[in-house]
Amino acid sequence: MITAEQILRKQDLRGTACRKFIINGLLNNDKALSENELKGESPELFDRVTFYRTLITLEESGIIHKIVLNDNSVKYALNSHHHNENNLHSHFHCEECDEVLCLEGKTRFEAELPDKFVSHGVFVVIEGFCADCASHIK
Amino acid sequence: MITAEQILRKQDLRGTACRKFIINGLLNNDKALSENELKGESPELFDRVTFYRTLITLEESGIIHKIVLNDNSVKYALNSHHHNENNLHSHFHCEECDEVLCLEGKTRFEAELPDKFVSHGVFVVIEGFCADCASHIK
DNA sequence: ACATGTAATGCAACAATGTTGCAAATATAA
DNA sequence: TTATATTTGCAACATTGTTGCATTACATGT
Repeated sequence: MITAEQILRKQDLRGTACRKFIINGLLNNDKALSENELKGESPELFDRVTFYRTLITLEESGIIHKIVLNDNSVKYALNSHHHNENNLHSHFHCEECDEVLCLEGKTRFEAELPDKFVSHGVFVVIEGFCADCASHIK
Repeated sequence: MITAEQILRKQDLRGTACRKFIINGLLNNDKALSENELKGESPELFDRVTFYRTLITLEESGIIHKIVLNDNSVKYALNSHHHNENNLHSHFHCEECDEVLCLEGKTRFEAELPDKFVSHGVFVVIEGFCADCASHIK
């Protein structure tokens, strides 16, 4: 099992408390998490500004990525080592329980862009119900 | 050419000034527009709350749709009458000039969802450069 | 283990965006 | 033209994102 410190080292980042806290939060969870979900029981542990700046640092270094949902809320997840051609980032968002899953490698996308347009990345959010919520709701 | 009033009538909505203003803004423009882009020269014409509430009303009635970009900014566009099977909403966002285009019917998407998951809609944002910006930037 | 320079943090203050309740104004149907 | 339900504007507030700067913590040399 890889540790937060190892992940940070690999990117030449210092192993600070806030960085380790966030990475460990994501390592212990297969879902994407929001700022508040990450903070969990200890919302005062780090200053809000530090938290934001740390998330930005981790995103810029390629350790995590940000998922912006249709309701303007934001979640974060660790990057998989998986790379695909058109830089396709797909996620599922359960409208009922608000859970977000990464759908790495399980999606395909094609687009006919207007002439001379250049794509740098594709961000997909599937909105719907997860298995649990689908069964509860009928 | 269809008018704002006709669009509102069809959805049993009153033809109020703010609604007509927004719909006309979008009718006169093939791009998706942000709140500030819609307000344009007259940002004080309507109260900000009215603007928000009107956008929500228009979205709920199916006249417009909201596009949430990766940088958390939001744009709005008229709904086309076009419907597709998996309820796929695709847009292109130019990272340079910030322009957003609807890519109606020009995209294809497939996903293998986990068992029993239900999809209600798919939202795609392609980030990149539009033709103009791609040529300027080289 | 310790001193050192650099990088990260916390604080204060602020900007932007989104939301609610309520009284006044307005659109439509009679 | 009037009645009535709907929409609007205002005030106040909540949430989220951002900046500058002094303080603190990290990692590297010794």
